[in-house]
Amino acid sequence: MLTDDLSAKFAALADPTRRAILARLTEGEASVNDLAQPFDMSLAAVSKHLKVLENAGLITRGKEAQWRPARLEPMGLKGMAEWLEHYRRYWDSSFDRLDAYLNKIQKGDPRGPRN
Amino acid sequence: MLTDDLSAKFAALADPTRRAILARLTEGEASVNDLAQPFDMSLAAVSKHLKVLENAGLITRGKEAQWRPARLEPMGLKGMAEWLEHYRRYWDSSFDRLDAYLNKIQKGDPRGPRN
DNA sequence: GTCGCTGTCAACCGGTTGGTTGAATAAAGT
DNA sequence: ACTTTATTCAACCAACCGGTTGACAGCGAC
Repeated sequence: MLTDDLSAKFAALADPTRRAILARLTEGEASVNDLAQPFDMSLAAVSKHLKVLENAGLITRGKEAQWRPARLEPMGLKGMAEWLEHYRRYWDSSFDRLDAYLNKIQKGDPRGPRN
Repeated sequence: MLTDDLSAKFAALADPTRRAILARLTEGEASVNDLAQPFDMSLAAVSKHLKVLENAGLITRGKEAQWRPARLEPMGLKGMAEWLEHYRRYWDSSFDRLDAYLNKIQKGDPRGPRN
């Protein structure tokens, strides 16, 4: 198992099926059958995908009768967003300007991203 | 091979070694030997990691004499950042306020993230 | 209770990944 | 020319991943 939280999240998103499931869940919680409907794959396969997303902390699952609805975990993506933010200067020109300003008025922050 | 660009990027980042390499490259370009130095693994293994990062479009590689320095590809992470941005409302309370405002003054954008 | 629906579990399979080692390539130094 | 330095290639290996199938468990309805 990937014990590293960030690795688990990135790995979970490195699959189009799982990203599609997340996208679907932005519309609200859904059962395994609902989520499986667009895909040409077995229910068991979708169930496995949901387990990966759950272990990565990206979704949570409930229990209603025989249904196990999945829903987005609101904070699930925050850690990745924060990791990415450290690199914003490398693609976002508006960040460059802010960065230059901050470096001008105070000592620059030499801290690199933690892994 | 993962032909899907976003999948390749997420998969490339789902490894602490590769994230550490990226972090190191924010300090400037580096040779394979430089990059391998912190790790208890062979040069060939690091070379493979660099190939994964290169195929994902996260780094580029040069050629100076017998060195093949790696450097960050500035736009490499942009696509992921844009993908993540669609989910910002789910963790960022300040986005909630903006979102509420936008929904108030105009029809909400029902477009989900593309995978 | 038993039927039907929903979902998970376990075993299996082929392909990929992350590492190793040893040989090969390429350029620079002597 | 030979040696050293930097890096890659090829073959191999164990572990993991994404899928399958078949059995089974939970719950509601009849």
